[in-house]
Amino acid sequence: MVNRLSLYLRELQQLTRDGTETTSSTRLGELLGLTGAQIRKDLAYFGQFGYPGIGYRCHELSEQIRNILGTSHTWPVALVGVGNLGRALLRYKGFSLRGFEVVALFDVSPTVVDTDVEGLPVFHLDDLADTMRVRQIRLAVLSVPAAAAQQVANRLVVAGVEGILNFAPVTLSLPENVSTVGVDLAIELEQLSFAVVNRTENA
Amino acid sequence: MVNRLSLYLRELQQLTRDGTETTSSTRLGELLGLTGAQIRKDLAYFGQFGYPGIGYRCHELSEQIRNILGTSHTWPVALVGVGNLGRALLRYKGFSLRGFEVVALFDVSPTVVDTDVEGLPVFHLDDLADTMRVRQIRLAVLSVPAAAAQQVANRLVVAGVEGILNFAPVTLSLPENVSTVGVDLAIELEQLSFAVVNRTENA
DNA sequence: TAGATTGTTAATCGATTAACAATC
DNA sequence: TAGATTGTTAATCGATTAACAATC
Repeated sequence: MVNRLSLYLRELQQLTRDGTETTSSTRLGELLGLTGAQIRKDLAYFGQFGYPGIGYRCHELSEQIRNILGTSHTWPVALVGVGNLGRALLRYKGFSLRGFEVVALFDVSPTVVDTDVEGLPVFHLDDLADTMRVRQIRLAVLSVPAAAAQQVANRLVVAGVEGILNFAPVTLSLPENVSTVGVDLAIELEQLSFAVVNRTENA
Repeated sequence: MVNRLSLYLRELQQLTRDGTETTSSTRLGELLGLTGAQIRKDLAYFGQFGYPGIGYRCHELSEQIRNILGTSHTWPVALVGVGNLGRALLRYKGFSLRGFEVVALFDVSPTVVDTDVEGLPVFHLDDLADTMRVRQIRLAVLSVPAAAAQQVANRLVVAGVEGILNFAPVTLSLPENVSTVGVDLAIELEQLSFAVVNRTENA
């Protein structure tokens, strides 16, 4: 359900950029392929943000959703694993607009440790705990090979990480006080394959 | 629900690589943080794949799930947008193991069109329809800037695409006979942020 | 006032869990 | 036979939808 909140935020920010002052749950639903009732219900869970007869003020609701998601202030993020995917994520500047900034890079390969990538120094994984403390980092992006993911995750946990965005195609085993979100690109393609193969039955 | 099928497949393939012949719904549930009942129910929707008293044969069930997902045969995939993210996706060789192979690249920038990237030629977007027909491409990965995503998606639709894996942070408006799966990295981080901020309430 | 739209309640729908007979 | 585990049914739980009084 919270993932829909992110969709609302994305759309509301787009509307704000387009100069739209207010919108309604029905209109937002059309843009996202959802019913207005569902959007109102989702928002109602967290409070009252709309104006009967008017709708929602786009910018105002954006700010409210950012409060709910915890992205009102920018999170400093560590990126662990400066390979191809790591570098691509780093170059992707869309994060900063949404409240996240990669501030430290980590790897173990001697070919990248102590070099600069995209203007940021690459530290050895051994410096994890120190750097995370100094830079007040609580979230990490994990873009290391699948075989190393669990081990590196363990080190992140020891260093005090609170959330891991995991790009390795493995299920991480973590203490319950550490949150994790996994992104597996092959899985997304599989979902697409299923949808295409079973399309006739849906439509 | 189908996304769990992908998780089962990933875990079963891992078990097979580790030399495990059979497993049970309970064991699989432990590995994935789910109940055995749920796994049995999910699978039961598609058929009977287990052996009472024994459990499931890992390799056999993998094949069955691949049948369900439609990945028994490798899908040729087009990758549109050969920027940083596109190149990273291309270098990520995990797709082929799971039934997908990028066979054609497309872009509009004169600096990349007609060059080779990772051993594949980059075609101009104008060649989309022809190439898709010749190479029998039905799925596309869309890794173009947000501002161009809808337009390029429209061209993919005209060229006959049946499914789009969209990495641009926008909701695509597509005909209902075209499937789409969206991956927005900022949204994933927002989910992580929410989980971390609301952690105490969960635990 | 008339029209639009919210927040909320009640009704519906679907998904998850628990339990167990059937099977190996 | 005793132990393990499936597939399935019934019970529980949660999420979505529809409807509408309250509000601007």
